[in-house]
Amino acid sequence: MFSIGELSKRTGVKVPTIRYYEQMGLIAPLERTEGNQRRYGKPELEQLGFIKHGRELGFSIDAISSLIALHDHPDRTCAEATEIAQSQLADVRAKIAKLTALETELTRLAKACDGDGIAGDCNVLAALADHQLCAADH
Amino acid sequence: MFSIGELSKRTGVKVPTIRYYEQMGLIAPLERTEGNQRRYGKPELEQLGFIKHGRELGFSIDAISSLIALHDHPDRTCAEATEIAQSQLADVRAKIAKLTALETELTRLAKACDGDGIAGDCNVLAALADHQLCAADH
DNA sequence: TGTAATTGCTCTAGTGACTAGAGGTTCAAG
DNA sequence: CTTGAACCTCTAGTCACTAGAGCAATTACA
Repeated sequence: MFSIGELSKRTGVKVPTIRYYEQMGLIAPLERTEGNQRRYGKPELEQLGFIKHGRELGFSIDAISSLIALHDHPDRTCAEATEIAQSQLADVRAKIAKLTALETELTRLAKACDGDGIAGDCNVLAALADHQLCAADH
Repeated sequence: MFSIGELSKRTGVKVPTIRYYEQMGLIAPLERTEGNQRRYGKPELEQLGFIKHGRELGFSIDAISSLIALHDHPDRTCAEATEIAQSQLADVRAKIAKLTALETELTRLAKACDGDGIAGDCNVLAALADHQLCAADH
């Protein structure tokens, strides 16, 4: 049995974040002390690891909530888990595609100016003012 | 002189978003009618295009604010504009790197399960529960 | 055992970039 | 001159936290 501060140290999740997760229904402490302080055990430590990993992979609190429900009921089919992971993967791929297009554009934008000129001649500003100058669309 | 609805149609920026930008100090209408309705001209149309383009490239409202200030003072050096663009580019590249790592991980995660098994055997859940199974770190 | 420092508690509000809705007013067309 | 669409302001909600106030409990050390 350990405190929220100890749990925070062991998982690398900040104390207020742990309390926020509790509020969202993701982890509840096993017990409280007489003085109302949270006391956690090993299952909570693992659960928070699960949550942290999910967040690092970009899953929403809602998605993690569903995954926890599945995790707690190992007899159900894992179709839902796969669906969540697939949808997250699609999301990530879409973001990568969009960001890659932006990278191209920004590279062109940033390269056009050496920072020495005056703003009136600046290509960064010109490119932003006139969308026609863009190579790719976005 | 045209209304906010007309400005919205011409730029593709939603009406409440235009009002939000005004609140943030990015665009103010030239005048108002006697009945207090906003009336815009060509300069605002261009300014909103500038803002929209900036947002599409991922610049923050703050960054766009600075770029507008430079745009309005063409006699200043464009070092600041270049700096903003460079920093945005670095941001985008960092995000791409992170998302690419996530993509690898998620692909492995999603492929490991065909959705037919029961949750107790599900690799998606196993991988989330045990970080050790991850190939890359994140 | 006393006390001081640290850690904990709850509650509210702020972040960024919007979006949604209430409740009321003005404008343009017929 | 009336109707209906578009406009106005203001407040609150989104997501995943983060910050702070004001107070209580725990722990370390003398």
